Amino acid sequence: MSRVVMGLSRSSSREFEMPELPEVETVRRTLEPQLKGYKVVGVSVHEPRLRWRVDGARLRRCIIGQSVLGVTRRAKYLQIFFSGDVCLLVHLGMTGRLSVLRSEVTLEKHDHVIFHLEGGFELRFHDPRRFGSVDVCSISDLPSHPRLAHLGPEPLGPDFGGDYLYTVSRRVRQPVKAFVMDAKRVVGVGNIYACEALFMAGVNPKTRASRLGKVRCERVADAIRTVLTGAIERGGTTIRDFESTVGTPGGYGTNLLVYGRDGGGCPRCEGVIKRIVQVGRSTFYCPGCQRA
DNA sequence: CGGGCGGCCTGGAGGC
DNA sequence: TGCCTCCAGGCCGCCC
Repeated sequence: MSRVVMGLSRSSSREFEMPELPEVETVRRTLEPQLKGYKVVGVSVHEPRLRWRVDGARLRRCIIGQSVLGVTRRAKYLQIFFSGDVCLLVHLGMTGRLSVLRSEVTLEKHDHVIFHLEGGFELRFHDPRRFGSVDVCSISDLPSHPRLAHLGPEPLGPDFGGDYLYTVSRRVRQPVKAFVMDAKRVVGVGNIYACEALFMAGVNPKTRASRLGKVRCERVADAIRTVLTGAIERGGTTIRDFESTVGTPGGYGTNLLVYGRDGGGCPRCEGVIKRIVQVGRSTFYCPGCQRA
């Protein structure tokens, strides 16, 4: 098995990927065949202070001796299923990375949690900013897990669509940008894809969710699915060297139409992409084709 | 109780 | 060159 690293790419300072839903799905698809069937023989916690404190003793007690059955995803959480009704719940946060590699490979700074596998391999959780999390629970308790219980539908699943968005937005005063990023309504839509989807749908990010009619709800839902599906098909590439293509609409190396392109030309009209701050986060949109 | 916002955290960028 | 400040953002929890 060759060295495989998934998650945050560090191959160059100008190339990076933030783990939004497509990245997490790509990690899942890569990880599953690498891990399936492998038994955990040890767990090392080098830094327990992640988003929530890692309980090393509990991790060891639950997971040692168990074998990986499969890897699934719920929202941006990876669920690694083990024998013995055990599930490892991993969130990559902003900068998290999961690697499967041979145990002789030198540890890196920020390799916080190591799962030693039989056969001389290790699953390593690496996360410089420590916004990620590693938790263990029983598979049967997953639906009621405090991190998962309140989550809305999967954007690519059967419960999400224009009708759903219309129904749940009727009395929501939030701007639509905040609304689609709210995991209670729909999961997996981060800042980047929210900007991209609203641009694609031609909807102004400041519009109150309750003011969207059925048609625009349908357009927003379709755009979210299109943007996420496209990114998964490209292997979870969110941002690749986008800084070098700022102001170069439709430029090489990125599929982002508005994100990070403030001051640049709109790919669709003669307008200029604008950056505003909503709920403390950057929003990029075209005032020309995303009319209020 | 909906929703705005602070805080967590590091590294890279930009200013001086 | 080094130091200092700002910024990035998912998500929880506090608070109005």
